[in-house]
Amino acid sequence: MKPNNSFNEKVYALLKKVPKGKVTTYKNLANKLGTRAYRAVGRAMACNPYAPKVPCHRVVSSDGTIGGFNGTKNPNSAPIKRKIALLKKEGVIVKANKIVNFERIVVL
DNA sequence: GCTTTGACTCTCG
DNA sequence: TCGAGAGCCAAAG
Repeated sequence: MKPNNSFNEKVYALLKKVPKGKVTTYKNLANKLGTRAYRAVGRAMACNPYAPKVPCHRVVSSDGTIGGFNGTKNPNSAPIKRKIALLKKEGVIVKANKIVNFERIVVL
């Protein structure tokens, strides 16, 4: 369960590389990891043991949409909405769970 | 060790 | 333009 030395670790590392006020996409992360495990990346976020370290809310789908972590039935993902609000403060405009300014999506 | 699921993406209808 | 289905990879059970 949640191996600290695995694929997900690499995802967290890339996520931490994302500058503040910027967001990234699952596809991008997977591509950087040299894999097509887009879903694996998202799943790693669901199990992310690095809550404050890994800004999962900073990761969006390739279309710029938030995805589903905000609409998840998981109670742990509920307060993430608050993180999105903070993200907006940083310069990332999120409207209706979607990134308005795509310029904020940075490619690692 | 095999089967199921998942915060996704792409293509076809 | 919108909707549904198949595909890929990895981790959890």
